[in-house]
Amino acid sequence: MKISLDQFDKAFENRIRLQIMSVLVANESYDFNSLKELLELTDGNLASHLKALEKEAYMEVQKSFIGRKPNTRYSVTEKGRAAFKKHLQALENLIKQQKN
Amino acid sequence: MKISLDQFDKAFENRIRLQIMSVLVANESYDFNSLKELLELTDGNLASHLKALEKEAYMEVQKSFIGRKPNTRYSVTEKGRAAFKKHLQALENLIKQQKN
DNA sequence: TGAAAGTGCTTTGATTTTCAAAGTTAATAA
DNA sequence: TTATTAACTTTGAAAATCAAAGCACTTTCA
Repeated sequence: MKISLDQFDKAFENRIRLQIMSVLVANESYDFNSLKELLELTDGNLASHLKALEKEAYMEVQKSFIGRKPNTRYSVTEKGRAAFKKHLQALENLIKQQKN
Repeated sequence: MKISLDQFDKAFENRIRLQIMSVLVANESYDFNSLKELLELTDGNLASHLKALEKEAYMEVQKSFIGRKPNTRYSVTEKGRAAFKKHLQALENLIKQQKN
């Protein structure tokens, strides 16, 4: 019995990136500060994980102003959604593994 | 909406340890060389991940001989089984997350 | 006008994790 | 006795993670 892990995505191995993605697939978009509070991260740390996901083109950024305040929102791309789904499928397969 | 991650287990964040655990919960026991082949790892790498799980008392080792050959088998402990279950539950919660 | 505070970063540096490769021990086989 | 197999341990390098500090820009407050 062979475990297929070609579906497993290194970008989602990290707990924080997994959380970010799960927030983003469940919400149209999410802004920097809300994510920061939700995940209880320093902004540097959050920014670097966001950057990692952006580098894979799994999410994209929209910058705007709310009133006079800058507001950066993140949303998952189609590519990200597909990759995440695939990853979850890989986890599921792993778990539902049969006896050898 | 708060994401509870107190259930999330750092020992299972790594892909390889996740694989090992899923093999061990699905099988009574599994031996070193079979695991090595299954997961396509160097023996040093496998041994170190096994050690990490053993350190948490998530699995235990039985050494014996098959014919004249030494054979090391690993099996999940009750603690390990419970921890793994809890971890999978955490993943599930994360994924089934509702909109904020 | 000047100081403080907020937003969203980037940079830095330290710690931790991961991994392959090489070395090790102990047994058996040829 | 030399080789081989099993199962590690050690070593060292690379990658990942993270907090803290620094930064650019803007707004708000005194």
